[in-house]
Amino acid sequence: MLRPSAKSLPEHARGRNRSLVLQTLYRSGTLSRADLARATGLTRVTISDLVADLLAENLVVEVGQRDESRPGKPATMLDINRGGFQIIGIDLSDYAVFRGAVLDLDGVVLQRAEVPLDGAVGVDASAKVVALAERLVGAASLPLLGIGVGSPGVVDLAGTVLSAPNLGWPSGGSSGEPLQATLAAATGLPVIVANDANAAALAEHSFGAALSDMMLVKVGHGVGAGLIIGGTALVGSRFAAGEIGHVVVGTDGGAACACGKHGCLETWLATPRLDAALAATDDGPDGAAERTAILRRAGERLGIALAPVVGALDLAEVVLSGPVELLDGPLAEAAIETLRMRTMAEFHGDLSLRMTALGQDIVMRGAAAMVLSGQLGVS
Amino acid sequence: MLRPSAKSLPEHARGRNRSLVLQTLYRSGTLSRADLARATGLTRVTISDLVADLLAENLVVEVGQRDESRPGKPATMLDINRGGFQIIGIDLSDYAVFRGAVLDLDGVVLQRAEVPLDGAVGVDASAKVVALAERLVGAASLPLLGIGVGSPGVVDLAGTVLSAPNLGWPSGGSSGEPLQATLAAATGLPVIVANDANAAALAEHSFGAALSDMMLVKVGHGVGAGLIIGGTALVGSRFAAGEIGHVVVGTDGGAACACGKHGCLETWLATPRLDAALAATDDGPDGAAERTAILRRAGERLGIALAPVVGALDLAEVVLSGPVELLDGPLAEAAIETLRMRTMAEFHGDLSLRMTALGQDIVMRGAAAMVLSGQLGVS
DNA sequence: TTTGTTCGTACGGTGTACTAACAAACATGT
DNA sequence: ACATGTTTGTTAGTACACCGTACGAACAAA
Repeated sequence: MLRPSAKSLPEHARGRNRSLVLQTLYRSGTLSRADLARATGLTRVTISDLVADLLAENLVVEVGQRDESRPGKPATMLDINRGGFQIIGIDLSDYAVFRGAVLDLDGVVLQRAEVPLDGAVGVDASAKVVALAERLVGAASLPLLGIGVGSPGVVDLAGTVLSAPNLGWPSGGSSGEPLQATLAAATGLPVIVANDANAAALAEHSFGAALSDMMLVKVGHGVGAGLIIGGTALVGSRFAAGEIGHVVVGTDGGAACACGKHGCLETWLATPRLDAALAATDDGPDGAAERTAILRRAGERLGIALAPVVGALDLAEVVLSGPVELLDGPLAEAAIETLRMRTMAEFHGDLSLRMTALGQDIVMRGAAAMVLSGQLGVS
Repeated sequence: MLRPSAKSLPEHARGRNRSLVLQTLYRSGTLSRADLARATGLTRVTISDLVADLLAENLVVEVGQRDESRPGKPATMLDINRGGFQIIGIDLSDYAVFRGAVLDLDGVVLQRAEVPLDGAVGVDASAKVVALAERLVGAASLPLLGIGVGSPGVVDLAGTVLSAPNLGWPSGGSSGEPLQATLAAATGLPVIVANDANAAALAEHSFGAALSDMMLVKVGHGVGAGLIIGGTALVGSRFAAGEIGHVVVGTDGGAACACGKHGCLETWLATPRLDAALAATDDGPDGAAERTAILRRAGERLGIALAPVVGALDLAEVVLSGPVELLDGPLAEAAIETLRMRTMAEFHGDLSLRMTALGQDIVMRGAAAMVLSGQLGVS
């Protein structure tokens, strides 16, 4: 049963058209009003009206006349005010440090900052996040559009972390760590908090070359995933979509996991386990072959775990994020081979699996993309 | 990258509010205009205006004054014109017969019809569908809202069957069997064609007790699934969402499948395989234990295949559809046990798996729900 | 210079939903 | 019996969003 959905007012339509203009400008770079009218299907009159609003809010600027020489009155070109705002993105997914950055509207990192975690949990961890955010707010050289945070664990739509064991959240027996509310109160800025893997998936979708049905698998101390379905992030019935780290893989046992089960995806794929297994090999050519075998086995397990998901969701693309030296090679090759072998070639023949091109900054940039989407409607 | 999304006009808002009124009325039964205003958040004035349109179209009727005695002017009650229209639902998922029915707006089957398939494929199969539809159109006693069809295979959003090997579609080297266009041309009615398992999932969501994040697994000659995410059906990047029948399950081999692989979900779960395995047991108590073991093994495989999907999508509910005597018992029990053992209890503890209560008519009723949703916006 | 094109804006009209106000019809308290 | 208060559905007027038309400005090409 659906809950009674919301009524729809004309002003909502206005808001969507406003976002449509911003989004078109964001993607295409500079356009004239007439260009926008052609691109959106709205009339020049309506575009002029919307653009007037956006100019007044300083979100859009006029950038002179069109260079190219054409018949008719020369067009005055518009663009998103790219030099007018900045965004703060924060990545809490590393087990040792909180990373953050000031980014521009195109998701380019302008200035970095980080705070060592030093084993802080609960309220201490929250305090470190707030301190990092405030430092970054001070470091910004332009008005800020907002703060985006990618946190490990389960995060609800209000930006409350419901469960992040490694960070000791929620702390003190509360039902959730209200990170979004805390940061908003501390900085007075719009704040969006979401799961780290979901943020990464959004980054890949916004700044990478990702299609609109995609899964991003983030491998680190744990293993998580973010899903983009039809261009929007999947949240799940309990905000736990993408939590595949503790799904058991295969029917042949496996190592014991911290969660109490055996053969979880994390026991095959998490970086500490992989590093330990690789370190136990020797230096000679035999060792090299063994290391390749270890990585291939991990990739196979990933393929085994993903096959039902790829089949059920009819995904076109799987993207990996994490240590390149571990993932990008035998592991990724074995994963895509396994995936192809275990799904229906007829449907998923053009399935692709690749590393992200966004590197270490993917969560921060995804956090920035969330702000962009939340404040401007650009996605 | 998103393609440029569509502009949003005030009349679209109007359409949504119109659907909102219909939907509220559809779910709650009879309501007054003032009740509708309270339920939707729109004003009485706007509701009156919308209702006037719907009365003129005969989609809504006034059904006298409120029985209950209250202060104030007595309310004139409204309802969807349940006695004013009928729907045709057609189920092509059985390997031997095409089934169809005339249904009322509540999805109740009023009159049935079926056509033996007799091995027809390609254009012959299409002709049988058209004949069945025309017979049902003649059998309807009220104006028809439209025709819904649940077909096996991959069906695109235009109702063209891209691939249904058992029915020989697409026929004659064409790229797809345009079933929706063919039926619309033959009957002059609105037609919606979709995948059978997706239709079943929609039925469970509309007429059953399903939550808004759900997976329906349909077991028959093949195995397919339909997914409801956030209240809407998932289609997939190639319209092949839910095609899990040929995903390999487990890491210990398995029987050979018609698709060329080994250990596909269908080899464990499809009814012909199960029936054959069960028939090979003897009649005594040893045979009964063996039959239970066979069913449990099948259930375990289902659980193994679904665990990554349930984990990745954070599903709250899995529903089974198919032969009750096979599914509802050891198989379902083993499936939910396996599912719980292989996913994170913390997140998915309240995961449930159950048989559908809609029985054999589930696809036809889902097809009717598609028409209801397409024509009235009721979902 | 003339012609045709393109751009951006001004004006008026239509559609949507809102607030305010009101008459009708009822229950209830005195 | 009668006044009072409540609820319903409608009318009238307003605000907003978008559209079509029309127009002046600015340019290229002939």
